[in-house]
Amino acid sequence: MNRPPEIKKSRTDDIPTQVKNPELVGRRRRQIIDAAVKLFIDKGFHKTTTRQIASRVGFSIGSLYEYVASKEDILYLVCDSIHSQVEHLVADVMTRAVAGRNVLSEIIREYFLVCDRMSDVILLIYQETRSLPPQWQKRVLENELRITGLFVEVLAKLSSSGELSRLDDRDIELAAHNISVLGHMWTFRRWFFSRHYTIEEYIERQTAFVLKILG
Amino acid sequence: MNRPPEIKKSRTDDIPTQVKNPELVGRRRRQIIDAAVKLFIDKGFHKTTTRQIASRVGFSIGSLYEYVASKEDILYLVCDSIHSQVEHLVADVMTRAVAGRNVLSEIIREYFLVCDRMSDVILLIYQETRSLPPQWQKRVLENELRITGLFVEVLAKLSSSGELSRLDDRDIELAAHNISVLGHMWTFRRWFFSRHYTIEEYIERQTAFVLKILG
DNA sequence: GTTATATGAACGAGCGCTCAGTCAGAGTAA
DNA sequence: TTACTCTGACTGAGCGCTCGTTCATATAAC
Repeated sequence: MNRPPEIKKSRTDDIPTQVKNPELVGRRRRQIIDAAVKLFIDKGFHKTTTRQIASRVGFSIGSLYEYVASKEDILYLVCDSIHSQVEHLVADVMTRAVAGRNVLSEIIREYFLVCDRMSDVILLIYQETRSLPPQWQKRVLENELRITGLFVEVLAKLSSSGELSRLDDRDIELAAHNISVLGHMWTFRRWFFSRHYTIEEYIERQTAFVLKILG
Repeated sequence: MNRPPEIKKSRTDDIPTQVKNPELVGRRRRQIIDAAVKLFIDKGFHKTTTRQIASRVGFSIGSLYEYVASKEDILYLVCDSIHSQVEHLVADVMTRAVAGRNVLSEIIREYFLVCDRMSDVILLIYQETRSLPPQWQKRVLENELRITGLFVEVLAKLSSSGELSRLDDRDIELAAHNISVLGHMWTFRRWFFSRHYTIEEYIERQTAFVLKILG
């Protein structure tokens, strides 16, 4: 039986709260995250005020601080939520793709589409991770690494089963990073690509490149 | 006769100053840039104060504002200076490499070494470009594009002279972006790569990948 | 009545930027 | 040489304001 991919539980429990009811905490934090994401994308973390977040959620500044201890907490919640979304989407894509023909192309395709849909938030992570306190920065980077790890697993499986040319572990690891980052590249060079390429053309050409390397 | 690569002149003249002596303005701005780069790398743009920049340069806050009109001006000066350094280094590498054997490998190698040496400032640009006013953001992105353009030129030349497999223009353009960004990847995933790879191993393996695509 | 949650005025540290004033040195006249 | 003027780079206290955060109080739930 295949071990299912390990999706980590959110570690948001570490953030202290004044409120006793855990279900309420979860619900309110979800609201806070949703409001904050929009504002952070729009104006960036530093130019967004806690008051703006509170008012967008629809409650007072005081209440906001019942659910988080600092503005940085909110940024962490946001980053964590984004990574957990991406991770779930990618893991999903992979379990579905393992059935089909041309597994790798399909995974790349779906992954790049995820990047396209989520480009705003992926950009956000690139830009604001450094505003986090160090120990949370570390966690965000671990999240990133775990997503790349999903690609490593797939490539390793395909390589050892002979569906791709056999590469050593380090080439596989590096190729996995490359695929991750080429997805991100679509988002952080969007100002260029979106004017000159469709996402479909981008996928097609990049997939051809990757298959030349791994096929 | 080969048209030399166009290196653009810094557009820093657009930034207003109170000071009459242009040579002095140049010199002082150089000092400001040097001080600011260090602080921005250390603490980020928003957490660096204008007073800290002034005191690091060794003059007063008032004098700082004789040479720039705003804190954002300083960020632009910094970004512009970084890009112009990178561009000159890359252009240099290219004119030297065109003589040798294995032109592409050599260019990639030297470019990645430049990225390695300048990783702090490359990271800075990824993180802080968005803090610039829109019209300067645009310029910084143009700078980025011009550097990628240097790779496009080389690849096009090599492709049309038969030293690489013939690719259409769009594949060449995309490959050029990929090379640029794989250099950057070494910097923005430094937290991972520097623990697991030497820059030499990184260069070697990535070059092999690129040659599989283009060779 | 007691506990849990929500409110928003108040706080005060810290910020970018200004501007009235200083002063070294170049220019000029005797 | 001396005495005076003028220029312009430099100074830094302080202005006006914003922001993250707190806490006394109100409201709601049971």
